[in-house]
Amino acid sequence: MTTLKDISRKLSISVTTVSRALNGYSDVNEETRKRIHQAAVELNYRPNQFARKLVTGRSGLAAMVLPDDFGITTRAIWFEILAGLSVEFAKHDIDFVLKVSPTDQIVNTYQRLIERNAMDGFVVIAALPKDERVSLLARNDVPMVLHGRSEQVVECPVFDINNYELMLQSMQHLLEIGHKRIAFIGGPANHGFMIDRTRAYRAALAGGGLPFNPDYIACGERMTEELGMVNSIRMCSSGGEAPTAFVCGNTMIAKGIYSAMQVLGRNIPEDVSVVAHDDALPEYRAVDFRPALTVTRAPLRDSSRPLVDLLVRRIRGEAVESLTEIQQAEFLVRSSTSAVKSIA
Amino acid sequence: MTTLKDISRKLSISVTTVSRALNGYSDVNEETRKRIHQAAVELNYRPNQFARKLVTGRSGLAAMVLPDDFGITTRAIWFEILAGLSVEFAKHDIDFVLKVSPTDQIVNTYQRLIERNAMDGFVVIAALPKDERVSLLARNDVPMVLHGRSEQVVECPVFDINNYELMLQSMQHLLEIGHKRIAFIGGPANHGFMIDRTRAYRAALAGGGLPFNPDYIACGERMTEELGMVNSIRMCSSGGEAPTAFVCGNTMIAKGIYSAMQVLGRNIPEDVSVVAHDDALPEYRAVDFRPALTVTRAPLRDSSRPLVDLLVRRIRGEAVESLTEIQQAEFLVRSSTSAVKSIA
DNA sequence: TTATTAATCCGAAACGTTTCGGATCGCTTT
DNA sequence: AAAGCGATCCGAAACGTTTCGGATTAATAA
Repeated sequence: MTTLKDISRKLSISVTTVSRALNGYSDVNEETRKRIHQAAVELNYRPNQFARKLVTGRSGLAAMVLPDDFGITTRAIWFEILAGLSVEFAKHDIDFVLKVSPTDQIVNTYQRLIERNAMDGFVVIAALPKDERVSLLARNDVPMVLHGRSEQVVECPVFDINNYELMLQSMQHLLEIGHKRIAFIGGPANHGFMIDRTRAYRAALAGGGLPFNPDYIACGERMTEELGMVNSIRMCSSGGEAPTAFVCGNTMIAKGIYSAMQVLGRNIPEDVSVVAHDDALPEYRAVDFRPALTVTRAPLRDSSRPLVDLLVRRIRGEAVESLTEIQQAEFLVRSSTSAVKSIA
Repeated sequence: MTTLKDISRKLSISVTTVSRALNGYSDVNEETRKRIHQAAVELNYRPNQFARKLVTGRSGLAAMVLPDDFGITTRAIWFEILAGLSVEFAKHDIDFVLKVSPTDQIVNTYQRLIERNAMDGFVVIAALPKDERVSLLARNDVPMVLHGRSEQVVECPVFDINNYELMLQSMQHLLEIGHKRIAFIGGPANHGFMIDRTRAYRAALAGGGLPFNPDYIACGERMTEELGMVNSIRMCSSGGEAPTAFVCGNTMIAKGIYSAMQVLGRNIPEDVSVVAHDDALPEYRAVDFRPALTVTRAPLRDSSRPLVDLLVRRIRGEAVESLTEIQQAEFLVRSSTSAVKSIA
């Protein structure tokens, strides 16, 4: 392995100058800089990360910690996120380390990682309003970026989609085409995005002069097909009036509803309209639904870049105030929604 | 951050002795060792990885490089593997870094990683018989472990399941219950596991005195439901005689065949038997198939431990000869196979 | 002429470990 | 009494960078 000293020796130039040349400092002559660069490529020089890290304190490593039960949703989603993060971090010459930990040990895992002091930063997905991970990291002054807003007064970068707005859009669409009984099947009630969407759901209802019916809202820890299936069937077959439209937390829930409606012999969109939020997972393509699914769309894949950018800027020491990014979802009307036909 | 020097100062003991005490060398008095340990916990000492790595040359990092089109199968599988590796590496105090790279850049990515010299080792999944990654790593003398055998004469640890044997088991089962027209729908033809399974498939046929019919074998880059669906339909509806049994490369292919048979109005197992190899992905549980699927079972999840163990032992310098592990699959007869009813 | 300045360069210390090659001391053998 | 030995300990160098605080030189300003 060739070191600075090798280049230094070969060119009879001090190690200091070689280092400064390679790092682009201004106090080295343009011509010697050229020679040094050339020697560096000739000798195939690669800086020793560990030596560098020892003195700069930066490790060139960023991490994400996942629960081993994979939290709110399916593996496919996590993979989507991981892959995105890995390639984005690579652009900044940061290696992405993945930690999977028993769910009840997550905080310990963070604790150990923090103590070892080997990570430049963390990305925290699905931040809760009150999040132990977040406060732990904040307390230890470790850079992090949040996906999903946390209501803690923690100064840290945040990326999120505008959950309030996207729910409003879905609701307004349904209200405009005449729906009066609109159900919402979402995700875990304690998560920020659910809180926002629920607020928007109620606000839209109120705005449309409609009552809030607690039977029309369903939460669930895991946003799966099963959740959609079970709850839509329940809502349609309990004594009262069935909803004429469903808003779904994601496309998997929508898929569950599609199956349920088939079982119940109701047609989409003639008998019941369905809207979902679409993370644009390749496994669940909303356009491939039959009928094609109306969605608010915000590809999960698109979140990697802002997430990484924000974290890197935080690590570099940028002021946190400037490090918030909220993305608008796209609203795509397809064939799963239509005006109500029959009046109950 | 507290360092060795802090402990040394506090106890008026040399840094050398502190280091040796903490690392369990025998030339330090039991009593001073105790004092040192105590001081270490009091001061919450954590060794600085980078300093340590600088001198030992080990980084405490291991990596895996994935193609961004996710290769032969679905995301869920990769995630399963990643999660397993992460937790197993953690047991050895190794951080697991994930690199996702454009498929045509995989080798470059390895090249860069090797040059930076920051990884202690690599795990290479789905090794090909002739694998550029493997030869690159071998040439640079970087420790690696292979999943799937490579026929290159490369001295490196290998973990694999016994693909030949498991195919033999499936075939023997089908032959014993009287099947004469058995099809095999597998994966990418160039992969080691397919080569082994194909060999076993032909050997079993020959052993049963049956001819090899090239129309009864199908390969495909991606072992998906679609592959199973398309090929089973093709085999059943082309002019000649339809197979009475299918052996599938994985459970997703089997799922595709189930759908296909439903479409064609044939019943499993009355009209056609199905056997598959089962990686035990939580998303595709063979017991939940209707009828429950007969399989050779070798949980992918179980491969993480041997993989990591082998790599760690290689990194520690164990002789490579001892570092091969071949796992037998379990054979589970369920309801998707039965004796042939009708004779064509 | 002398003092200033700008452009280049460099020595040495520092980062926090590990490890080599002794040093010290009290005991046991000769 | 000298030599040898085992049990403990330690100084200093080394790993490969970065960076602080000058040093050197030649050109410019006074």
